[in-house]
Amino acid sequence: MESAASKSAQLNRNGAEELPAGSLEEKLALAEKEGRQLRVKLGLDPTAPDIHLGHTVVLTKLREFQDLGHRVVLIVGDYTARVGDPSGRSETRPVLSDEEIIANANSYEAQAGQILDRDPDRYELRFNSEWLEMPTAELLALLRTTTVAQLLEREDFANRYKGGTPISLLELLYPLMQGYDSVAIQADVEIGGTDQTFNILLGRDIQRHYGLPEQAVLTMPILTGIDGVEKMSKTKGNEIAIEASADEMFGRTMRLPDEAMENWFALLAIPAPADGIGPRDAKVALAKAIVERFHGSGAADAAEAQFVSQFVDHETPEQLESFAFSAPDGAVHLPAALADAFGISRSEARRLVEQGGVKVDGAVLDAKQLDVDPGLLSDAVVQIGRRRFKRFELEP
RNA sequence: GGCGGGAUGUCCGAGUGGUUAAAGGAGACGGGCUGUAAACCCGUUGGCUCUGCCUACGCAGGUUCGAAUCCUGCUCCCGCCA
Repeated sequence: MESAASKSAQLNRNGAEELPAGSLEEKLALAEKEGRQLRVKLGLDPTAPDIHLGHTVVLTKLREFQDLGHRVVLIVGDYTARVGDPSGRSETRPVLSDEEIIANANSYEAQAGQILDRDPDRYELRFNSEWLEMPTAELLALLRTTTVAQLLEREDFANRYKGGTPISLLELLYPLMQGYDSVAIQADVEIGGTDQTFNILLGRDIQRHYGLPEQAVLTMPILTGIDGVEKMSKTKGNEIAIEASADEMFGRTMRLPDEAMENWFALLAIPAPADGIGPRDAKVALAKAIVERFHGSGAADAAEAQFVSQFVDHETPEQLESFAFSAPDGAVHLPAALADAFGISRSEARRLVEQGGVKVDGAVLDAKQLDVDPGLLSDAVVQIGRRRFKRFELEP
Protein backbone atom coordinates (compact mmCIF):
# COMPACT_ATOMS: atom_id res chain seq x y z
CA MET A 1 0.00 0.00 0.00
CA GLU A 2 1.14 3.48 -0.76
CA SER A 3 2.26 5.58 2.13
CA ALA A 4 0.33 8.62 3.29
CA ALA A 5 3.32 10.70 2.26
CA SER A 6 3.25 9.59 -1.35
CA LYS A 7 -0.49 9.94 -1.59
CA SER A 8 -0.23 13.43 -0.24
CA ALA A 9 2.48 14.29 -2.73
CA GLN A 10 0.35 12.90 -5.51
CA LEU A 11 -2.67 14.94 -4.47
CA ASN A 12 -0.55 18.04 -4.13
CA ARG A 13 1.20 17.74 -7.46
CA ASN A 14 -0.98 20.25 -9.31
CA GLY A 15 -2.45 22.04 -6.33
CA ALA A 16 -1.79 25.62 -5.43
CA GLU A 17 -1.30 25.38 -1.71
CA GLU A 18 -1.70 22.95 1.12
CA LEU A 19 -2.54 24.64 4.40
CA PRO A 20 -1.06 24.19 6.80
CA ALA A 21 1.81 22.44 5.06
CA GLY A 22 1.81 18.75 5.83
CA SER A 23 -1.76 18.70 7.13
CA LEU A 24 -2.99 16.56 4.28
CA GLU A 25 -0.45 13.88 4.97
CA GLU A 26 -1.45 13.90 8.63
CA LYS A 27 -5.09 13.46 7.74
CA LEU A 28 -4.31 10.65 5.34
CA ALA A 29 -2.20 8.89 7.95
CA LEU A 30 -4.88 9.35 10.56
CA ALA A 31 -7.55 7.91 8.30
CA GLU A 32 -5.36 4.95 7.62
CA LYS A 33 -4.66 4.40 11.29
CA GLU A 34 -8.31 4.64 12.24
CA GLY A 35 -9.39 2.67 9.22
CA ARG A 36 -11.90 5.22 8.06
CA GLN A 37 -12.60 7.48 5.10
CA LEU A 38 -11.73 11.14 5.03
CA ARG A 39 -14.67 13.48 4.55
CA VAL A 40 -13.66 15.81 1.75
CA LYS A 41 -15.80 18.90 1.37
CA LEU A 42 -16.66 21.06 -1.59
CA GLY A 43 -19.19 23.87 -1.43
CA LEU A 44 -21.31 24.64 -4.48
CA ASP A 45 -22.97 27.81 -5.52
CA PRO A 46 -26.40 26.75 -6.70
CA THR A 47 -26.80 29.82 -8.91
CA ALA A 48 -24.75 28.42 -11.77
CA PRO A 49 -26.05 25.14 -13.09
CA ASP A 50 -23.81 25.03 -16.15
CA ILE A 51 -20.48 23.69 -15.16
CA HIS A 52 -17.43 24.35 -17.22
CA LEU A 53 -13.83 23.23 -17.28
CA GLY A 54 -12.96 25.63 -14.48
CA HIS A 55 -15.22 23.73 -12.12
CA THR A 56 -13.77 20.43 -13.21
CA VAL A 57 -10.35 21.29 -11.80
CA VAL A 58 -11.68 20.97 -8.30
CA LEU A 59 -14.00 18.11 -9.19
CA THR A 60 -11.16 16.16 -10.71
CA LYS A 61 -9.21 16.64 -7.51
CA LEU A 62 -12.18 15.32 -5.56
CA ARG A 63 -12.29 12.33 -7.82
CA GLU A 64 -8.69 11.58 -6.94
CA PHE A 65 -9.68 11.49 -3.29
CA GLN A 66 -12.52 9.13 -4.13
CA ASP A 67 -10.20 6.88 -6.03
CA LEU A 68 -8.12 6.66 -2.88
CA GLY A 69 -11.23 5.47 -1.08
CA HIS A 70 -12.37 8.68 0.56
CA ARG A 71 -15.78 10.24 0.74
CA VAL A 72 -16.73 13.44 -1.03
CA VAL A 73 -19.33 15.68 0.54
CA LEU A 74 -20.85 18.18 -1.85
CA ILE A 75 -22.67 20.99 -0.15
CA VAL A 76 -25.28 22.89 -2.05
CA GLY A 77 -25.43 26.41 -0.69
CA ASP A 78 -29.18 26.61 -0.92
CA TYR A 79 -29.54 28.60 2.27
CA THR A 80 -26.94 31.17 1.34
CA ALA A 81 -28.45 31.47 -2.12
CA ARG A 82 -31.81 32.06 -0.59
CA VAL A 83 -30.43 34.94 1.40
CA GLY A 84 -29.20 36.49 -1.82
CA ASP A 85 -25.73 37.87 -2.08
CA PRO A 86 -25.72 41.62 -2.69
CA SER A 87 -22.04 41.55 -3.60
CA GLY A 88 -20.74 44.64 -5.26
CA ARG A 89 -22.97 47.54 -5.95
CA SER A 90 -23.90 46.88 -9.55
CA GLU A 91 -26.39 44.10 -9.85
CA THR A 92 -28.30 42.57 -7.03
CA ARG A 93 -28.32 38.87 -7.51
CA PRO A 94 -31.73 37.42 -7.88
CA VAL A 95 -32.92 35.54 -4.89
CA LEU A 96 -33.53 32.02 -6.08
CA SER A 97 -36.67 30.12 -5.34
CA ASP A 98 -36.55 26.69 -3.75
CA GLU A 99 -37.54 25.10 -7.02
CA GLU A 100 -34.76 26.82 -8.94
CA ILE A 101 -32.21 25.84 -6.33
CA ILE A 102 -33.27 22.22 -6.45
CA ALA A 103 -33.30 22.24 -10.24
CA ASN A 104 -29.84 23.80 -10.33
CA ALA A 105 -28.52 21.36 -7.79
CA ASN A 106 -29.87 18.42 -9.75
CA SER A 107 -28.40 19.75 -12.93
CA TYR A 108 -25.07 20.34 -11.27
CA GLU A 109 -25.08 16.91 -9.78
CA ALA A 110 -25.82 15.31 -13.12
CA GLN A 111 -22.96 17.18 -14.74
CA ALA A 112 -20.56 16.65 -11.87
CA GLY A 113 -21.43 12.97 -12.06
CA GLN A 114 -19.42 12.81 -15.25
CA ILE A 115 -16.35 13.37 -13.16
CA LEU A 116 -17.20 12.16 -9.68
CA ASP A 117 -17.88 8.65 -8.62
CA ARG A 118 -21.42 8.63 -7.35
CA ASP A 119 -21.11 5.41 -5.45
CA PRO A 120 -23.10 6.25 -2.27
CA ASP A 121 -20.25 4.98 -0.19
CA ARG A 122 -17.96 7.66 -1.57
CA TYR A 123 -20.36 10.42 -2.30
CA GLU A 124 -22.73 12.52 -0.27
CA LEU A 125 -24.84 15.51 -1.28
CA ARG A 126 -26.12 17.90 1.36
CA PHE A 127 -28.02 21.17 1.43
CA ASN A 128 -26.77 23.70 3.92
CA SER A 129 -30.24 24.91 4.86
CA GLU A 130 -30.27 21.66 6.83
CA TRP A 131 -28.11 23.27 9.51
CA LEU A 132 -28.01 26.99 8.69
CA GLU A 133 -31.71 27.38 9.35
CA MET A 134 -30.82 27.85 12.99
CA PRO A 135 -32.28 29.64 15.98
CA THR A 136 -30.90 33.10 16.61
CA ALA A 137 -29.13 31.94 19.74
CA GLU A 138 -27.11 29.51 17.69
CA LEU A 139 -26.41 32.11 15.06
CA LEU A 140 -25.07 34.37 17.78
CA ALA A 141 -22.82 31.58 18.95
CA LEU A 142 -21.50 31.32 15.42
CA LEU A 143 -20.97 35.07 15.20
CA ARG A 144 -18.98 34.96 18.43
CA THR A 145 -16.28 32.95 16.69
CA THR A 146 -15.04 35.70 14.46
CA THR A 147 -14.04 39.33 14.68
CA VAL A 148 -14.42 42.10 12.16
CA ALA A 149 -10.66 42.51 12.08
CA GLN A 150 -10.33 38.89 11.01
CA LEU A 151 -12.75 39.37 8.17
CA LEU A 152 -11.09 42.55 7.05
CA GLU A 153 -7.90 40.62 6.59
CA ARG A 154 -9.33 39.22 3.45
CA GLU A 155 -7.82 41.10 0.58
CA ASP A 156 -10.92 42.06 -1.31
CA PHE A 157 -12.73 43.16 1.84
CA ALA A 158 -9.71 45.15 2.90
CA ASN A 159 -9.45 46.87 -0.45
CA ARG A 160 -13.10 47.67 -0.58
CA TYR A 161 -13.08 48.94 2.97
CA LYS A 162 -10.14 51.22 2.29
CA GLY A 163 -11.51 52.30 -1.05
CA GLY A 164 -14.88 53.14 0.39
CA THR A 165 -16.70 50.54 -1.68
CA PRO A 166 -19.66 49.12 0.14
CA ILE A 167 -19.43 45.83 1.96
CA SER A 168 -22.70 44.33 2.89
CA LEU A 169 -23.12 42.73 6.25
CA LEU A 170 -24.40 39.65 4.49
CA GLU A 171 -21.18 39.36 2.58
CA LEU A 172 -19.28 39.41 5.83
CA LEU A 173 -21.48 36.62 7.07
CA TYR A 174 -20.87 34.36 4.12
CA PRO A 175 -17.47 33.11 5.20
CA LEU A 176 -18.90 32.31 8.62
CA MET A 177 -21.69 30.28 7.14
CA GLN A 178 -19.35 28.50 4.81
CA GLY A 179 -17.12 27.74 7.76
CA TYR A 180 -20.04 26.41 9.72
CA ASP A 181 -20.72 23.98 6.89
CA SER A 182 -17.41 22.38 7.78
CA VAL A 183 -18.53 22.07 11.37
CA ALA A 184 -21.84 20.55 10.39
CA ILE A 185 -20.45 17.87 8.16
CA GLN A 186 -17.25 17.37 10.16
CA ALA A 187 -15.00 17.95 7.20
CA ASP A 188 -11.50 16.51 7.31
CA VAL A 189 -10.41 18.25 4.17
CA GLU A 190 -11.82 21.13 2.16
CA ILE A 191 -10.99 21.74 -1.47
CA GLY A 192 -11.51 24.98 -3.34
CA GLY A 193 -10.02 27.45 -5.76
CA THR A 194 -7.32 29.77 -4.51
CA ASP A 195 -9.95 32.49 -4.42
CA GLN A 196 -11.53 30.53 -1.59
CA THR A 197 -8.41 30.35 0.53
CA PHE A 198 -9.58 32.82 3.12
CA ASN A 199 -13.03 31.32 3.52
CA ILE A 200 -11.73 27.80 3.79
CA LEU A 201 -9.12 28.78 6.32
CA LEU A 202 -11.71 30.58 8.39
CA GLY A 203 -13.51 27.26 8.43
CA ARG A 204 -10.60 25.88 10.43
CA ASP A 205 -10.94 28.60 13.04
CA ILE A 206 -14.64 27.98 13.31
CA GLN A 207 -14.17 24.24 13.65
CA ARG A 208 -11.71 24.87 16.46
CA HIS A 209 -14.22 27.09 18.24
CA TYR A 210 -16.68 24.24 18.09
CA GLY A 211 -14.14 21.86 19.52
CA LEU A 212 -13.59 19.94 16.32
CA PRO A 213 -10.37 18.96 14.59
CA GLU A 214 -9.41 21.51 11.97
CA GLN A 215 -9.75 20.56 8.36
CA ALA A 216 -6.80 20.32 6.02
CA VAL A 217 -7.02 22.77 3.16
CA LEU A 218 -6.01 22.12 -0.41
CA THR A 219 -6.51 24.95 -2.85
CA MET A 220 -6.35 24.57 -6.60
CA PRO A 221 -5.04 27.22 -8.96
CA ILE A 222 -7.60 29.00 -11.05
CA LEU A 223 -8.04 27.80 -14.60
CA THR A 224 -7.89 30.64 -17.07
CA GLY A 225 -10.63 31.04 -19.62
CA ILE A 226 -10.03 30.62 -23.32
CA ASP A 227 -8.80 34.20 -23.41
CA GLY A 228 -5.85 32.92 -21.41
CA VAL A 229 -6.06 35.79 -18.98
CA GLU A 230 -9.15 35.93 -16.88
CA LYS A 231 -10.66 33.31 -14.68
CA MET A 232 -12.96 31.04 -16.61
CA SER A 233 -16.53 32.10 -16.10
CA LYS A 234 -19.75 32.02 -17.96
CA THR A 235 -20.36 35.73 -17.49
CA LYS A 236 -17.13 36.51 -19.28
CA GLY A 237 -18.02 34.12 -22.09
CA ASN A 238 -14.57 32.54 -21.94
CA GLU A 239 -15.71 29.15 -20.73
CA ILE A 240 -15.90 25.69 -22.17
CA ALA A 241 -19.06 24.14 -20.84
CA ILE A 242 -18.79 20.45 -20.19
CA GLU A 243 -22.06 20.04 -22.00
CA ALA A 244 -20.67 21.72 -25.12
CA SER A 245 -20.52 19.69 -28.30
CA ALA A 246 -17.32 17.93 -29.25
CA ASP A 247 -16.67 20.32 -32.12
CA GLU A 248 -17.21 23.35 -29.98
CA MET A 249 -14.97 22.05 -27.22
CA PHE A 250 -12.26 21.35 -29.72
CA GLY A 251 -12.56 24.67 -31.49
CA ARG A 252 -12.72 26.72 -28.35
CA THR A 253 -9.67 24.97 -26.96
CA MET A 254 -7.79 25.79 -30.14
CA ARG A 255 -8.55 29.40 -29.45
CA LEU A 256 -6.54 29.29 -26.26
CA PRO A 257 -3.41 31.46 -26.44
CA ASP A 258 -0.24 29.40 -26.54
CA GLU A 259 1.02 30.76 -23.22
CA ALA A 260 -1.98 29.44 -21.36
CA MET A 261 -1.56 25.84 -22.42
CA GLU A 262 0.72 24.90 -19.57
CA ASN A 263 -1.87 26.02 -17.05
CA TRP A 264 -4.50 23.89 -18.73
CA PHE A 265 -2.43 20.74 -19.01
CA ALA A 266 -1.52 20.89 -15.33
CA LEU A 267 -4.88 21.75 -13.90
CA LEU A 268 -6.92 19.47 -16.08
CA ALA A 269 -4.51 16.68 -15.20
CA ILE A 270 -3.77 15.98 -18.83
CA PRO A 271 -0.25 14.63 -19.47
CA ALA A 272 1.73 17.28 -21.32
CA PRO A 273 3.17 16.18 -24.65
CA ALA A 274 6.88 15.59 -25.08
CA ASP A 275 9.22 18.54 -25.38
CA GLY A 276 9.96 19.69 -28.86
CA ILE A 277 6.45 19.31 -30.10
CA GLY A 278 5.14 22.46 -31.75
CA PRO A 279 2.59 24.64 -29.99
CA ARG A 280 -0.07 23.88 -32.54
CA ASP A 281 0.32 20.15 -32.12
CA ALA A 282 0.43 20.52 -28.38
CA LYS A 283 -2.82 22.43 -28.52
CA VAL A 284 -4.38 19.77 -30.70
CA ALA A 285 -3.35 17.16 -28.15
CA LEU A 286 -4.90 19.25 -25.41
CA ALA A 287 -8.11 19.75 -27.33
CA LYS A 288 -8.39 16.06 -28.12
CA ALA A 289 -7.80 15.06 -24.52
CA ILE A 290 -10.53 17.43 -23.37
CA VAL A 291 -13.03 16.23 -25.93
CA GLU A 292 -12.13 12.65 -25.16
CA ARG A 293 -12.83 13.17 -21.49
CA PHE A 294 -16.39 14.25 -22.11
CA HIS A 295 -17.33 12.68 -25.42
CA GLY A 296 -15.06 9.69 -25.86
CA SER A 297 -12.09 9.08 -28.11
CA GLY A 298 -14.10 8.55 -31.28
CA ALA A 299 -15.59 12.00 -30.90
CA ALA A 300 -12.15 13.45 -30.27
CA ASP A 301 -10.82 12.13 -33.57
CA ALA A 302 -13.91 13.32 -35.37
CA ALA A 303 -13.64 16.78 -33.85
CA GLU A 304 -10.05 17.06 -34.93
CA ALA A 305 -10.89 15.99 -38.47
CA GLN A 306 -13.74 18.45 -38.57
CA PHE A 307 -11.54 21.25 -37.30
CA VAL A 308 -8.78 20.60 -39.80
CA SER A 309 -11.24 20.42 -42.63
CA GLN A 310 -13.03 23.61 -41.74
CA PHE A 311 -10.29 25.88 -40.47
CA VAL A 312 -7.11 24.56 -42.03
CA ASP A 313 -8.37 23.37 -45.39
CA HIS A 314 -11.33 25.76 -45.42
CA GLU A 315 -13.73 23.12 -46.55
CA THR A 316 -17.44 23.38 -46.18
CA PRO A 317 -18.82 21.23 -43.39
CA GLU A 318 -20.81 18.25 -44.55
CA GLN A 319 -23.67 18.59 -42.16
CA LEU A 320 -25.44 21.88 -42.65
CA GLU A 321 -28.63 23.28 -41.33
CA SER A 322 -30.87 24.38 -44.09
CA PHE A 323 -32.77 27.61 -44.32
CA ALA A 324 -35.84 28.01 -46.48
CA PHE A 325 -36.31 31.36 -48.14
CA SER A 326 -38.93 32.67 -50.47
CA ALA A 327 -38.84 35.25 -53.21
CA PRO A 328 -42.33 36.46 -53.89
CA ASP A 329 -41.12 39.52 -55.81
CA GLY A 330 -38.71 37.63 -57.95
CA ALA A 331 -35.72 39.01 -56.04
CA VAL A 332 -34.18 38.39 -52.68
CA HIS A 333 -33.18 41.20 -50.37
CA LEU A 334 -29.95 39.83 -48.96
CA PRO A 335 -29.86 41.66 -45.63
CA ALA A 336 -33.31 40.36 -44.82
CA ALA A 337 -32.56 36.80 -45.86
CA LEU A 338 -29.25 36.69 -44.02
CA ALA A 339 -30.79 38.25 -40.95
CA ASP A 340 -33.47 35.58 -40.85
CA ALA A 341 -31.09 32.76 -41.58
CA PHE A 342 -28.41 33.63 -39.06
CA GLY A 343 -30.28 35.50 -36.40
CA ILE A 344 -28.52 38.81 -36.88
CA SER A 345 -29.91 42.26 -37.62
CA ARG A 346 -30.36 43.45 -41.17
CA SER A 347 -27.88 46.23 -40.66
CA GLU A 348 -25.33 43.73 -39.47
CA ALA A 349 -26.02 41.52 -42.47
CA ARG A 350 -25.60 44.49 -44.76
CA ARG A 351 -22.26 45.33 -43.20
CA LEU A 352 -21.09 41.76 -43.59
CA VAL A 353 -21.87 41.82 -47.28
CA GLU A 354 -20.15 45.16 -47.67
CA GLN A 355 -17.06 43.86 -45.89
CA GLY A 356 -16.82 40.86 -48.14
CA GLY A 357 -17.71 38.48 -45.35
CA VAL A 358 -20.44 36.58 -47.12
CA LYS A 359 -19.82 33.76 -49.54
CA VAL A 360 -22.22 31.77 -51.67
CA ASP A 361 -20.88 28.39 -52.72
CA GLY A 362 -17.42 29.66 -51.95
CA ALA A 363 -17.62 32.86 -53.98
CA VAL A 364 -17.53 36.21 -52.21
CA LEU A 365 -20.66 38.22 -52.84
CA ASP A 366 -20.50 41.51 -54.64
CA ALA A 367 -20.43 44.18 -51.98
CA LYS A 368 -22.78 46.47 -53.81
CA GLN A 369 -25.46 44.09 -54.77
CA LEU A 370 -28.02 43.77 -51.99
CA ASP A 371 -30.87 42.41 -54.06
CA VAL A 372 -30.10 39.21 -55.84
CA ASP A 373 -31.72 36.70 -58.09
CA PRO A 374 -33.26 33.79 -56.14
CA GLY A 375 -31.46 31.39 -58.42
CA LEU A 376 -28.14 32.49 -56.94
CA LEU A 377 -29.12 31.33 -53.47
CA SER A 378 -31.27 28.39 -54.32
CA ASP A 379 -29.74 25.17 -53.03
CA ALA A 380 -26.52 27.03 -52.27
CA VAL A 381 -24.23 27.06 -49.26
CA VAL A 382 -24.18 30.50 -47.73
CA GLN A 383 -21.27 31.26 -45.45
CA ILE A 384 -20.75 34.14 -43.08
CA GLY A 385 -17.24 34.68 -41.87
CA ARG A 386 -15.29 31.53 -41.33
CA ARG A 387 -17.57 29.48 -39.27
CA ARG A 388 -21.22 30.12 -39.91
CA PHE A 389 -22.84 28.12 -42.69
CA LYS A 390 -26.37 27.46 -43.86
CA ARG A 391 -27.80 25.69 -46.85
CA PHE A 392 -30.33 27.94 -48.56
CA GLU A 393 -33.32 26.40 -50.20
CA LEU A 394 -35.93 28.24 -52.21
CA GLU A 395 -39.43 27.73 -50.95
CA PRO A 396 -41.79 27.01 -53.79
C1' G B 1 -31.34 63.46 10.36
C1' G B 2 -27.73 66.90 7.62
C1' C B 3 -24.32 67.61 3.42
C1' G B 4 -22.28 66.07 -1.07
C1' G B 5 -21.52 62.77 -5.46
C1' G B 6 -23.56 59.70 -9.26
C1' A B 7 -27.06 57.18 -13.10
C1' U B 8 -24.20 57.49 -20.82
C1' G B 9 -24.25 52.53 -26.08
C1' U B 10 -22.75 44.84 -24.70
C1' C B 11 -19.31 46.38 -20.55
C1' C B 12 -15.85 50.18 -18.64
C1' G B 13 -15.64 55.23 -19.43
C1' A B 14 -15.19 60.65 -21.82
C1' G B 15 -18.42 64.37 -22.79
C1' U B 16 -21.59 70.67 -19.37
C1' G B 17 -26.10 74.03 -25.10
C1' G B 18 -25.15 73.03 -31.73
C1' U B 19 -20.20 69.98 -36.60
C1' U B 20 -22.57 63.91 -30.97
C1' A B 21 -25.27 57.73 -33.08
C1' A B 22 -22.06 60.29 -28.79
C1' A B 23 -14.02 60.40 -27.60
C1' G B 24 -11.08 56.34 -25.66
C1' G B 25 -10.66 51.28 -24.05
C1' A B 26 -12.52 46.21 -23.60
C1' G B 27 -15.42 42.65 -25.87
C1' A B 28 -17.62 40.93 -30.31
C1' C B 29 -17.71 40.53 -35.53
C1' G B 30 -15.44 40.93 -40.73
C1' G B 31 -10.88 40.97 -43.75
C1' G B 32 -5.55 39.99 -44.32
C1' C B 33 -1.77 36.85 -42.72
C1' U B 34 -0.85 32.12 -40.34
C1' G B 35 0.74 26.82 -37.11
C1' U B 36 -5.19 27.11 -34.83
C1' A B 37 -11.21 29.87 -33.82
C1' A B 38 -3.27 31.77 -31.14
C1' A B 39 -0.29 36.18 -32.17
C1' C B 40 -0.02 40.39 -35.35
C1' C B 41 -2.16 44.17 -38.88
C1' C B 42 -6.58 46.63 -41.03
C1' G B 43 -11.76 47.52 -40.73
C1' U B 44 -16.79 47.33 -38.55
C1' U B 45 -19.63 47.60 -34.14
C1' G B 46 -28.18 51.09 -32.36
C1' G B 47 -32.14 50.00 -35.97
C1' C B 48 -34.32 50.49 -40.79
C1' U B 49 -37.77 50.42 -46.67
C1' C B 50 -30.03 53.53 -46.09
C1' U B 51 -26.74 59.45 -50.19
C1' G B 52 -32.08 59.49 -46.08
C1' C B 53 -35.16 58.29 -41.85
C1' C B 54 -36.18 56.49 -36.80
C1' U B 55 -34.70 55.50 -31.84
C1' A B 56 -30.99 56.48 -27.93
C1' C B 57 -27.35 59.27 -22.71
C1' G B 58 -32.15 56.67 -15.12
C1' C B 59 -37.91 58.31 -15.37
C1' A B 60 -41.54 62.43 -16.24
C1' G B 61 -42.09 67.29 -17.52
C1' G B 62 -39.99 72.31 -18.81
C1' U B 63 -36.58 76.29 -21.00
C1' U B 64 -34.43 76.89 -26.10
C1' C B 65 -34.37 77.69 -33.09
C1' G B 66 -31.50 73.53 -30.90
C1' A B 67 -30.27 69.57 -24.72
C1' A B 68 -26.66 63.70 -22.90
C1' U B 69 -25.39 68.75 -21.60
C1' C B 70 -29.71 74.11 -18.40
C1' C B 71 -34.38 74.04 -14.90
C1' U B 72 -38.30 71.27 -11.88
C1' G B 73 -40.16 66.83 -9.82
C1' C B 74 -39.44 61.55 -9.23
C1' U B 75 -36.77 56.73 -8.77
C1' C B 76 -32.45 54.19 -7.64
C1' C B 77 -27.23 54.02 -6.06
C1' C B 78 -22.95 55.84 -3.32
C1' G B 79 -19.87 58.65 0.15
C1' C B 80 -19.10 61.92 4.35
C1' C B 81 -20.91 63.94 9.01
C1' A B 82 -24.34 62.88 13.04
